[in-house]
Amino acid sequence: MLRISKMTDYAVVLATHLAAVEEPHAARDLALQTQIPEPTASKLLKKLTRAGVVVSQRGAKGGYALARSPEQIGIHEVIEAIEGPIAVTECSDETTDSSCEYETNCGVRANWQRINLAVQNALSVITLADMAFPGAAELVLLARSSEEAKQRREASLRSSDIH
Amino acid sequence: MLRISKMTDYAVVLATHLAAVEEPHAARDLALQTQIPEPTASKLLKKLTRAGVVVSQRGAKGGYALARSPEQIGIHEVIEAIEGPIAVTECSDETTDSSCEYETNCGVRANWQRINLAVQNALSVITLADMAFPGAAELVLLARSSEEAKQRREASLRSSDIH
DNA sequence: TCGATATGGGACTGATCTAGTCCTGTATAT
DNA sequence: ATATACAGGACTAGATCAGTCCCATATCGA
Repeated sequence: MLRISKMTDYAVVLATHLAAVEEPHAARDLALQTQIPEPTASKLLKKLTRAGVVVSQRGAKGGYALARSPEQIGIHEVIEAIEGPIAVTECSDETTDSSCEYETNCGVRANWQRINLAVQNALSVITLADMAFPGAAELVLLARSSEEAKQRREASLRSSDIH
Repeated sequence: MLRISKMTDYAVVLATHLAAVEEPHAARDLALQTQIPEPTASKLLKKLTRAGVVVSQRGAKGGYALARSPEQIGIHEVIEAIEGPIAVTECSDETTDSSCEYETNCGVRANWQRINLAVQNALSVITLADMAFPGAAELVLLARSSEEAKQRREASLRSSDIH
């Protein structure tokens, strides 16, 4: 289902919430406000911190806030913070040097890279600002390019004959 | 890691292989040619058949072939055949009527739909023909829009002040 | 300086999902 | 009739995920 994990889902909710409140909050508060179990929220916020998506303040009166303004944080940053580098398949993961054992038969290797790029791009276009304060512009853009793709396939359908 | 399963990876290899050979082949042959374990390949081909990506011929001299020409099969069809509907999160999955229990706090619900759409679109642009016989046109297109997204974020970075 | 508050990091566990195998039934060509 | 090949689903070991808990460290305020 190409599904991202529940954890990542939570992380996006947390990040989006932080984008909306614009103030530092303790993990405990954020957990309450987003209805995410506290230890889990805490764990996620730590990861987001290490990834540079949010900044933390220790000690009494401490808490978390976004590291940058919401417009400057792509949704892929949040996803990568939790799940590691976005790689659709093993062999398209550039960080692990696991040269595919099917190399010779894996003519699709280069193409996975392409798919990867497409997904990554689709995700990086959307920022936390878009999530927190949705506008319509982007949606139109996406809908249009989706329509184009559809037409492209249908055109190729018409131009050929199938039994 | 937003990783699709190994099974789906295999399925794409199988489908791409079928696109290249252009002839019906038995599951056993396809397994050998792609180096995928036979029972696994067989299982995947069955799923691809049920999804209408490939057609099957039973009995002696039977086998599998693509249901349509490679240009008419988007890569998302193969993915969906194996993993079910592409849905990034639970609550963006339109098929399950699981109304999100965090509904009230889940202001991001509509936005996941957007992310979903973006990913789905990114995948549907790529066809089996692109996988089997790669051209350059599409890659350029993707690289360009990726660049745009980057510039967009950087522009917003410059235009604002962070502590 | 002390104590309360909050994050940092990681160990641990039960539940779920995935990969892979195997078996029985059905259709088809020779 | 028989060999071949797909259809469908049951089953299992292993990996991954979600979630909790504990202790160390940093900071604010009295």
